[in-house]
Amino acid sequence: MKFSATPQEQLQILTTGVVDLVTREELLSRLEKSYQTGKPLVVKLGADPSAPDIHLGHTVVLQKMRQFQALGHEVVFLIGDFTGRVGDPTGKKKTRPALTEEEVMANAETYKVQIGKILDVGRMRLEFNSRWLASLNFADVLKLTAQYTVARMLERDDFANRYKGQVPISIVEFLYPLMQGYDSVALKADVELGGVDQTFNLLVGRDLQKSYGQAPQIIMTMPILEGIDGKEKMSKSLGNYVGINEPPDQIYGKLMSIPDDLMGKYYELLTDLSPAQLAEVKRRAGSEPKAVKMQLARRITAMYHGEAAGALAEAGFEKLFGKTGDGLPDDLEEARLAAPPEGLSLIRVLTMTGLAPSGGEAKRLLQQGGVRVDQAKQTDQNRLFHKGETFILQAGKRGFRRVILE
RNA sequence: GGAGAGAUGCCCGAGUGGCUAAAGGGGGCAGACUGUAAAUCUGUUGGCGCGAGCCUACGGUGGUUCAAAUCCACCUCUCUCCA
Repeated sequence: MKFSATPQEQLQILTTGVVDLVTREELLSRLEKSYQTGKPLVVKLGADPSAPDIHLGHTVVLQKMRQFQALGHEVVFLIGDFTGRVGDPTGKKKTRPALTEEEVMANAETYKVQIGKILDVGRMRLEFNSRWLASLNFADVLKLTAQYTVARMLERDDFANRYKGQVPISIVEFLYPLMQGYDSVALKADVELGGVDQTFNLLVGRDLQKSYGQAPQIIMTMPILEGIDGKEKMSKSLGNYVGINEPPDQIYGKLMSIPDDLMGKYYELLTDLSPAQLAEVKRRAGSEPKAVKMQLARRITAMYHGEAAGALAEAGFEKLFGKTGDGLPDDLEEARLAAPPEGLSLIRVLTMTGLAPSGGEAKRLLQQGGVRVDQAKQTDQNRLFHKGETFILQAGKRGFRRVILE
């Protein structure tokens, strides 16, 4: 393998946007060695087997992987099927049901498809940690656990806080970092990437590699992306995420709803703007925030759906929310409902179309003036609709259906 | 193993026999104002029912009582201190 970029050049590209790098010197010397020998670095990225919906938060670190790959290094995408099989006991989250092998494989497939939008899947190595973890016996586990102390485990913020806050920590949770670290040993990873929240686990990998007589991996952590609410980390369970598989309109719309202060960060972490362009964008954000945000939304939409889709999404957005538009989306989801002879009440229609999860919720929406039929605000919850009627139903700002009664 | 504290709605948390679908806060949702931004204000926030009302709910099971989140018994889980 020949590298087109010199170690110095590579270092510069690879370290931009990185929060923590342990250590810079080690990375450089390894890049040099790899440059001389023509042997690519093994770059590890771990993933959870149960969440195959990749969102923009994941892409931050995936973009970094892409850089490694583009520079000619070997990218290993590790699916933690074994760790997932144990079930995550963390904090308040319900213990996940263990996944079956079929589910794991199916999830891996969907991962591949999605990652393909960012990485060259053909040149990527896909691994599952059950390959080595499943065959460890108790003696092996003892050896592993002997490498770490409770005090050191408690250094991890998450553990420290919970311990202080008297929130339970199970022993399995102590095993997690060890398992993850052992993955690095098994893979002989040169570099491991992760979000800053992974710092502790990545460092454990370093320690374990030393214990097992390997050169410790270099760790690089990327910033955590806040979700579109601007408060918490982007995650599916908090519902503040933008999935890269979502339709263009959705991606565009969700991005338009982020708080203004977040625009800069999104530009920085989610697009490939040059430092100069970034500075320009940040300068303009103060005076013309809306235009800058639209550009962001369009750009990211285009990254995952193409330029044309980005432009379309923008046009659709203008039509829906702009001053000149009619306030309706282009492609309304259709709902065909069977109407009984006596007709369907507005409440029923709302629940049947899925615009309201329950009758009570539908009633509330109605009472608060959040329901429109063909653009007209509705107040009569008992209004009846009959077979043959067709209308556009709106609930709240974002819920639309073209309702056809049959 | 011993002693003590605790488990309440999406989250935190008040509530020690009826007035409790359960205070307050957070979060969510909706409305006004906007740029599907922020800030602010207002409303709302278990399910079913047009409604009277019915059902489900305070860790679990059983009991006392006309009546239980509240009292009793047992169980499960968590935390603290001691060993």
